[in-house]
Amino acid sequence: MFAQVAVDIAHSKIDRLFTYTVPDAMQLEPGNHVLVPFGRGNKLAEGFVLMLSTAPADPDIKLKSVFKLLEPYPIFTKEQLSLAYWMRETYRCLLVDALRLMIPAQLRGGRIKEKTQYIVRLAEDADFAAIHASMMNKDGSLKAPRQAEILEMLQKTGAPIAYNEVLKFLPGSSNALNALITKGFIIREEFTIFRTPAGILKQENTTVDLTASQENTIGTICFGMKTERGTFLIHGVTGSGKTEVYMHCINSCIENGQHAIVLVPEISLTPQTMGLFRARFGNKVALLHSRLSAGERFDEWRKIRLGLVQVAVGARSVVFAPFDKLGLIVVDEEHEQSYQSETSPRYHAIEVARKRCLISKATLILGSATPSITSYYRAKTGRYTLLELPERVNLRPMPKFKIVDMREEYLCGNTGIFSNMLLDELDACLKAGKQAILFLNRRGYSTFISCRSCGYVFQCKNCDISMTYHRTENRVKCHYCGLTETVPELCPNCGRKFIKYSGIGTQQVHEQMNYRFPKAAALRMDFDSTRSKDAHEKILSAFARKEAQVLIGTQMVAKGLDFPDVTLVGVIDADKSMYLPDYRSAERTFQLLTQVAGRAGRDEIPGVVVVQTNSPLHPSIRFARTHDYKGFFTYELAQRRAALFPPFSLFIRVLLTGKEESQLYSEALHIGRELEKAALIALGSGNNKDLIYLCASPSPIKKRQGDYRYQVLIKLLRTERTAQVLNAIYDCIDENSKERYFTVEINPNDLF
DNA sequence: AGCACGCCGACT
DNA sequence: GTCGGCGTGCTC
Repeated sequence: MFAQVAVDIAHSKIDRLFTYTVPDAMQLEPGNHVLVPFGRGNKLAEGFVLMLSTAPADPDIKLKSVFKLLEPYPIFTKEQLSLAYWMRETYRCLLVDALRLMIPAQLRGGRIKEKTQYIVRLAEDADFAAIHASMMNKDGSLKAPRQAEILEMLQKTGAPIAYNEVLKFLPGSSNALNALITKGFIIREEFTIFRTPAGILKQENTTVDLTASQENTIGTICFGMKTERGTFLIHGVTGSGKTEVYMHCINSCIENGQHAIVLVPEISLTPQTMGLFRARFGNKVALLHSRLSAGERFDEWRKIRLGLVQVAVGARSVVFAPFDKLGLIVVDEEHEQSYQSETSPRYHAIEVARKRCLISKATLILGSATPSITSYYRAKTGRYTLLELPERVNLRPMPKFKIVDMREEYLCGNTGIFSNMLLDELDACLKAGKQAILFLNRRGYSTFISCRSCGYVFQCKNCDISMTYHRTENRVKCHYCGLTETVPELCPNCGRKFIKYSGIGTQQVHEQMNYRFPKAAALRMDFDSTRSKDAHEKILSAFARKEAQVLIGTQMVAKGLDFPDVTLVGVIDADKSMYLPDYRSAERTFQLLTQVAGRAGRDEIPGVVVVQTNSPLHPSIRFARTHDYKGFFTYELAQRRAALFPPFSLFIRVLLTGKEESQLYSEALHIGRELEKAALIALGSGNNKDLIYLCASPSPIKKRQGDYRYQVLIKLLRTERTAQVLNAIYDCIDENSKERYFTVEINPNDLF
């Protein structure tokens, strides 16, 4: 018997299968984790058995033998192996890079694998008469009282007890216990235990009445799960009860004897969400969130692999959960950019989910209040089945938008960061005893500081961006590399004492809030205030207990939160995300406004959203104010079509980094021309209009962490030739990457 | 990625 | 004559 093994060393020259002979005594199957001799010194390396054969691929090569089987069960399912091959092709990554995504880190490198505990139990053949006799003195008194106590405890319990537990209840009894074990009256056994992650809020498992659209949606999907098993896109407004729909579909999937995966953005993997799933599915669910220890993560993975749970909930990487009877994948908030990996392999979880569902004949559900333009376009063109939840549960109205033109506000003499409209609404909200959320896209105090005299702006010396002032520490920070510096008294350029703070950050909003409304308590939630371990959870639960009336924050407060007493949402500066150098900035702004607005009015009192902007007529604001997703979609799709942006094209970015700026630029120009040439050849004559080469240029933040960054941008129209052109582009990169390392990104999340 | 083999310079 | 520099090439 011969095994084809992928050796677990990440290097392009080893990115192939090696054949080993299988010792007669060893039983292997695809997916097994093994130790093999590798290299001249016969050093042992870990590897993964991908195939077994009865004949070697090449009879001329002398083969070594598999040294050891590491895990008694295959650590990969057959479907996962197919998926890994597909990922290698699709993302041009190493096979082991794809495989590594599917197993917990604990499993590799020969580290401890499972936590074991000793248990003690009475021997089956325990002869109580003999036991008692052995403990008696000749005069009938008890010789070994501790032993008797232990026996009594085990008899009463009638079940095995952890060794440690016995010692805890009967301190100092270890000698007695060991004596009983030696005599054979008590058996000590090793027992693997699962570390149960703690810290999940208890939630009531409430059953709710479904709306008619929820019923319809569930019905359609459940029918689909038994028939064509396609992809469903649920477009449900904020507060329409999408989670309830998912849960019903998951239930139906489990009842069918199949397994389900639920993807949520990391940011909404809050104790609130986890509690909800725990309450509904109990010990049928594995919850994989970033706060798990390596050991807990491994245990959760093993519960899935061994079929001890039927549902897995987690962020992006849970799409690889090793279920072998996959029936359903749910992607909540499917528009979220966190589903795309920022590191190699740069996979997109939705794309992987679609592939997994095809392999396993499973159903895919995508859900969002603001579907991505691409997903909605696919639904409109028939690749997905579109399902709508157009109204909120209990017929709650959608929040009312009030748009404030900050230019007018300024002309009227209000130079503060709060408009009069927002102040009035805040006042009314607080007087009514309700809560408010203030959203701002920038942490810190002010976005930059400059010299009033000579115009000098404090910039990070490693990065090409201005430093943000943080008043609490009285320091400036770079939000890209983390560098902090003290603010000098005098301008380092002209030596005068004129420092000006401009731009608003969350700290400043907090300060202004305290000044304007001294009686109201405000909490700040951003990257800086959620650094410590449970800070995130503490802030949210304090707000939930109404210890504060106002929650000020960045992205973190914009999504997924459900506080019934929040009736007001204030967007301090809606323009921040509007003019970024990114083809998706309008889409992002619309999504942000809609999502943050959705935090208001989730209970009986209708919500109000105050949006402060300098561009009140911007389409993102216009369509968000009227809750007109379809209007926005139609507008934005036309823009994309006119400019040939996704979904009509692939937007390809090749990034080069280095210390020498001029050399980098000429290298960027060179690779740009090479790529254009290679792509045009692959396209074939007469198709050159399908490719738009946007020239080599510095990245919008041209220096980061001390490295200069240049980029080559290419738009490639989606045609039947797209895949082969993309391959030609990758080949060209490979040929040119002897000296220089290139990062290739397809439809990157941002260009910074 | 490692690790051995290999073919040139400064030492006993 | 040998020890050791790290360039080159292979790993079932």
